[in-house]
Amino acid sequence: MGIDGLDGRLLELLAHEPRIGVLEASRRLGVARGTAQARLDRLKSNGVIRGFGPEVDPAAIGYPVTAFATLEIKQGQGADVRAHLATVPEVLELHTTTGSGDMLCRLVARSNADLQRVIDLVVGFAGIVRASTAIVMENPVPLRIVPLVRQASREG
Amino acid sequence: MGIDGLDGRLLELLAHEPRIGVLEASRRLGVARGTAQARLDRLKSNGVIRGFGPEVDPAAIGYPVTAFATLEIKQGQGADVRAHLATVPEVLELHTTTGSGDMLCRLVARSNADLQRVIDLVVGFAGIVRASTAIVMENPVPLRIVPLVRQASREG
DNA sequence: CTCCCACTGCGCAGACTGCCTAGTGAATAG
DNA sequence: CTATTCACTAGGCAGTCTGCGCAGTGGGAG
Repeated sequence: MGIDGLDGRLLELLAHEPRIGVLEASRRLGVARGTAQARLDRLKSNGVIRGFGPEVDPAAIGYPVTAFATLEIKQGQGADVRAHLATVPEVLELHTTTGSGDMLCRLVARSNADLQRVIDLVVGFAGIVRASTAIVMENPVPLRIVPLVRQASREG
Repeated sequence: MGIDGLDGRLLELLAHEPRIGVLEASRRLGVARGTAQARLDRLKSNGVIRGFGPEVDPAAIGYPVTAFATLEIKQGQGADVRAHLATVPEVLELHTTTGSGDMLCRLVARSNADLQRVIDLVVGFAGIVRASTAIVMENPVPLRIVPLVRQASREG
């Protein structure tokens, strides 16, 4: 169920040069085209590769402010709150976590002032007891997977 | 600097069917191929589209546990801590946030037990004063961008 | 020893990409 | 009012890649 060295190198290659084709990838990896194709197909059907969606930078479309909000939810209101948050476009991501029935969500906004509007939108809902927000200043490590892939392929 | 309706529809299309080609996209959008190509090129050089990296599911490569850790940093140790965390493969993402010199990072681990090892790795570093961790149980809203794109293209 | 599987190396038809040209309509500047 | 600019349409061309299939090879498992 893990990934081997070849899978790892293929993933790294795709992460670094996403628009590369199967043929070019096979050349870089030093294997036959069929092999690269088979590996790629397997990674996709395995669920290792979820997809190749475009990575859109929220800042570039007018939402330069990112924040994380920790929400405390009233007992039994979880489903309602999830449904509510799913309707807010500025909520990019939502997790339920351990702890006192908490949720953690990632928000974006057009400005610090606009963030207030977004937060009001988010917490202006019956099931939410309390919210604490942390505004992101810097992002020293952007979302990455290559180091993990490398480790996984070494160990697996 | 924003995106218009056509950009928005193109982004949605790409998000939904990432491996679609320019030609097919132009057909679906009802525009000429050159137009679709020009829009796509512009979105890329604008920085709106950062890339088309494969989305790898950590769970599928043996890291099914996700957690968020809030770190409190000793004054002046920020740079060292960032450098330290950047070397840990299980740290998928790191943000510095407002508040008491805090950082927020996303971690993955092979199991709940393994998470202890990862946390020790992360916090076993001089500059970190305190860490509080929340284990993710569910992910009702996975990272998404389409709703925001739709809103941005309506307003822009 | 035999079977099975992954990999290699090859070829084919179809489709797509990058690049170019010419013409149109709308908005803008003079 | 006219000239210019810009985005878009529509088409063409050469080169390349993809999806697919086929035969052959080598190593591991039963």
